[in-house]
Amino acid sequence: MEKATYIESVFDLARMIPYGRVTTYGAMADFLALGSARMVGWALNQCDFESGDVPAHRVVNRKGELSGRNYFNPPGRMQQLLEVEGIEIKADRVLDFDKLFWSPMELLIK
DNA sequence: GTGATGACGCAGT
DNA sequence: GACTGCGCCATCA
Repeated sequence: MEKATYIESVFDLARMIPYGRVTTYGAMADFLALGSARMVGWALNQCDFESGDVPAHRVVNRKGELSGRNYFNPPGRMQQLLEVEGIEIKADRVLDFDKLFWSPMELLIK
């Protein structure tokens, strides 16, 4: 272990996602300069979101779909967590995704 | 060492 | 506007 790879960077960035907001794999990949959104998805797959350290449920794909909900335990937990934060989910998609979308670049602005 | 896979994204058709 | 194919980089078999 102790790889200290980009995985930690992805986790750290995921923790920075504001409450009630969501971001995309591509945005995180671009901000972390991973080179591909797949890396973000793969990295989050290693996440221990059940510990509450990594709110992976706030990370969705470019369409705002909960593409990774099936990887949660149980499936649907992702949607439930988002609804608790005031984010409405319909057909595994984030409503008002355009307004709820949060870009890591806002960290630089602030 | 090679091939296949993956919580994606984009260009081309 | 929807579908298909390719690229991205790292891990697993």
